[in-house]
Amino acid sequence: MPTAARPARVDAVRNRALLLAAAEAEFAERGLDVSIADIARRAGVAKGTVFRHFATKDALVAAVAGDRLARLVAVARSLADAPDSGAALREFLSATAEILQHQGLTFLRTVSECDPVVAEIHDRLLASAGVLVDRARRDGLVRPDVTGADVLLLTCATVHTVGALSEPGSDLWRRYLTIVVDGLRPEGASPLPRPAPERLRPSPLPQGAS
Amino acid sequence: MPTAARPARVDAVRNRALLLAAAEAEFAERGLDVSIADIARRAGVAKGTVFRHFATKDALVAAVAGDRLARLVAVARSLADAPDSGAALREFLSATAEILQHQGLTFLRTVSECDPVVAEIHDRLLASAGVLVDRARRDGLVRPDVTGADVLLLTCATVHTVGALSEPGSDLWRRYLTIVVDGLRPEGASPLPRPAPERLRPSPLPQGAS
DNA sequence: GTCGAAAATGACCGGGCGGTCAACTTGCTA
DNA sequence: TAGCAAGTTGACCGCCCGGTCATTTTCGAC
Repeated sequence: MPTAARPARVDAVRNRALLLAAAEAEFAERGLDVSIADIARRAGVAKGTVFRHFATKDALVAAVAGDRLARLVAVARSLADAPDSGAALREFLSATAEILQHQGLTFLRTVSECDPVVAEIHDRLLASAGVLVDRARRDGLVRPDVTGADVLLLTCATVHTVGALSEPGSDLWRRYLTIVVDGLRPEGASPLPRPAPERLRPSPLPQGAS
Repeated sequence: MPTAARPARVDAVRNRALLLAAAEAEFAERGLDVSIADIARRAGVAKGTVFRHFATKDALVAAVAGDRLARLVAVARSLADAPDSGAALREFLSATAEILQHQGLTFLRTVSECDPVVAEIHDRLLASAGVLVDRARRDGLVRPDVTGADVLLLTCATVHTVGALSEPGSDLWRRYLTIVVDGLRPEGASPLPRPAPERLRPSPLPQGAS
């Protein structure tokens, strides 16, 4: 949103897109510890160009994470009035698993607290997930004591860990997501020992992302 | 197990124990990325002493992880013939969550593949968990299609992610472990889409631990 | 084609890391 | 108590990382 500024050069736009794609791929394949130099090489630009577009490495991570979260919000909203509320919730969780891949909450953890834009998308995602869970609960398909934050956290936990332990292309996470979803059903549910968290962000913000 | 070697000096034994304790605490509080210098400072020794006891940082991580896994194996074995097989399984999973804290599989991931000793303890843990799961399944308390590796993986995933997102002392993981355990019950279980993995170790070994 | 500004470049910097080693200290044995 | 091997120390090394900046290249308006 430039305030009536110059229209931005085409090579700059192209390089920014290349960088985002390269960073997303590198983060997904090798984790957040990949060096800026590797990302630049993959994008076919020099290292300095990275810092022209993203002031710091954290900002780059935030941009990638924001992209993914925004995609997830779009999925959740498109499912908000699907006929079968249970199928809608399952589909949303599958999309969460696929989009976040095995990075999952590592992204959010290192990012959401610092970057207000990402934090806001994050809040929108929580709200949208809450809508899906509320509908499924009203239809008696989900136990009364779980929230949108709960299902997001469980999904991220599962896909993140499984992804770290299996081959990149594997969909082993589907196995565990099935078990988790079975645990969300209301029939014979055990009482939950602790209240649900109201957000997924960490409180103490542990360290920088580098 | 020294082959009739000298009995080892007392200060060396003491420092080794101090180092293991310091490393365990640092890893638990700040993750595997803590520097060797920080661990040495916490243990009250010089950096060089660390490398006298552990040839490399990975070896130190392996030693700590091996300790924890061995503790877990002991718990599993002590529960192997408890009267209530369902309670035994739940107790084992709680112990897993508590002992691995929020490090969980990050440990195993960076270690088991490389270090044969840890890998062997790891296999023993899988076997012991399998015994507990088999008993609970025979008693009709667990769905027929889950294995010891499954429940370990789900538990580690949950406790790892939750631990990363809540205060250190929190036991919010109990909430999610309850949901997961509910998903393990046989009543109305959905068919699982993928076969269980036979081990928890990653296949491609992604990177060193540093 | 000209030209100025925006963008790209890559050599460079400071710092922190894992790991090494020669010099020094300490616990054990005789 | 003498002596020596085992253990400890901390300065040091090379490496790689995130980030900077003077220089060069490229875009696009006229």
